[in-house]
Amino acid sequence: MDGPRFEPVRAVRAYERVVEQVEEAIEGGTLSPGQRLPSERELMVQFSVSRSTVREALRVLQARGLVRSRPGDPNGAEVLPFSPAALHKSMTTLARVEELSLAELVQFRMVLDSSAILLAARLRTDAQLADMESAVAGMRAAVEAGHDAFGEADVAFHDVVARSSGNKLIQICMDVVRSIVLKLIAEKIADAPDREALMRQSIRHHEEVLAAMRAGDGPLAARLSRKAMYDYYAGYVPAAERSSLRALLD
Amino acid sequence: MDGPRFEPVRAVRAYERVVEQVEEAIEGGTLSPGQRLPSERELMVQFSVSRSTVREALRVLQARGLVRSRPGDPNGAEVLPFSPAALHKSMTTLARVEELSLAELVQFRMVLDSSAILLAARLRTDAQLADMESAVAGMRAAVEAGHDAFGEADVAFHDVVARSSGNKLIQICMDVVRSIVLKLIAEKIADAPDREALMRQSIRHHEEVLAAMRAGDGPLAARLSRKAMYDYYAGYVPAAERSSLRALLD
DNA sequence: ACTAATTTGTCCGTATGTATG
DNA sequence: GCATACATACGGACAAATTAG
Repeated sequence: MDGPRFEPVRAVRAYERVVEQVEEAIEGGTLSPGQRLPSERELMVQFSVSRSTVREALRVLQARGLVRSRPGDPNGAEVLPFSPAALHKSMTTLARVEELSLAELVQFRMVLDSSAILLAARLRTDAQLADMESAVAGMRAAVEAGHDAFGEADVAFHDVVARSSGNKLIQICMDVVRSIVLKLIAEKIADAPDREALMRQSIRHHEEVLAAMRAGDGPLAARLSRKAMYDYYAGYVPAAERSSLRALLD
Repeated sequence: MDGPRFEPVRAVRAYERVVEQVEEAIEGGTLSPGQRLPSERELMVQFSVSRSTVREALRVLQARGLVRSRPGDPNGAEVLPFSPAALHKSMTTLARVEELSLAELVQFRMVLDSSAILLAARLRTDAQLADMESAVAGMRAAVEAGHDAFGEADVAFHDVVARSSGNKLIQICMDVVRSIVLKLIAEKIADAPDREALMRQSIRHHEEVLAAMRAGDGPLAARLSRKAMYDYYAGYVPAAERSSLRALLD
């Protein structure tokens, strides 16, 4: 019959065990953001490992965005609040090494944005709706102030929507993917010939979406948002890949 | 008038400069997966830093999933092909430190899965449709083989769909979020009272989705898939949060 | 199958610049 | 300003692991 199913024992490095313990303490809530880790010298005593091992562990924890250590700080490494920086980093590398096309990224934004809008249209509070209204008002005011200000106002609107969706994961992924897309085509947008017309069209689209959300028509608002994003970005996407974006329109 | 706008010079650590250079080489294609980095001693000469610095840099690169080094390997660290491991890691920490609810994760799956299905229904090739058919056939065959085998067949179906969507980003995010959700409720599913009935219902749902895709009706297939996932997971979600899932149903 | 050479993992000691009280 | 403790970075050392011959 079957004997006991032994698992192969991977040789786990000392620094990994240090990482695991600190990680569990942070994710388990024993260590909260703002709190300090013991100093490196103290850690090498507690874990009974060398200084180098402690330092390699801290480097990994820092790369994962969990702690930050500064030279000379007598308080030891600081436990950081969650930031999407690590997620942002891995998605950016994903985009580069897997050669994600702009079309794929925009498509992903269309999916996330329209989903957030659908959810927000149905779950929003009145206060959140008011925030969206003032965000669109901010976009109208920013047309004169130039393209950078307009971009910020636009981002502010989508942030309110994302928060109103009630889903933090959608919110964070939207933020990450949006920044990647904007970085990819920042120059092209700045060089667009008729920027003001584009801004005014974008405002009209946002107003339509907002009206649908105010009316509680989630599917309509979502459909409009996909169309708006398609119109805004299609020009920057190679013609051959535009059909994959149109597959999301109805 | 304005003088030159000097930016504050952040003190960038030595190991970070090493990380940046290697990272650029990998993401720029100078170093391809399977290739080897020089040995640590060679690297300390090329970068003219100490070995500790080289090692800290390698630890960071390893945490980002770009390289792997094994003790005693005379060939130096290996450049790895992209893997979603780093993305998986940061999403898992996100789920834990931000206390993402199961509802949020399932909601995200509903969004991604139905979007992939919508895209696949419109962009699939005939060969991919055949793969989906055989994947569902595999699910039917796996009912007898127990719940683990059924789970694998189910995953296989959704993988084919994700590939057929033509969007690698959606595909990878689906994979990551699915594994997190499954890990969260693996025990609960295994302990479900009428597992076989659930499996048969799941198969019926998949067949309906597949029929809609075969007919080219993307919106219907997407709607059915959201409903199917809601029915499958709603029981594991606290009642108070189910309404946020229903907000995605029409 | 065994040895030799090289590499990584880990440890220790030391020097230097920095932040805090 | 000063003293202390800290992180950063360097260099040397040894054991365990891997590969080549």
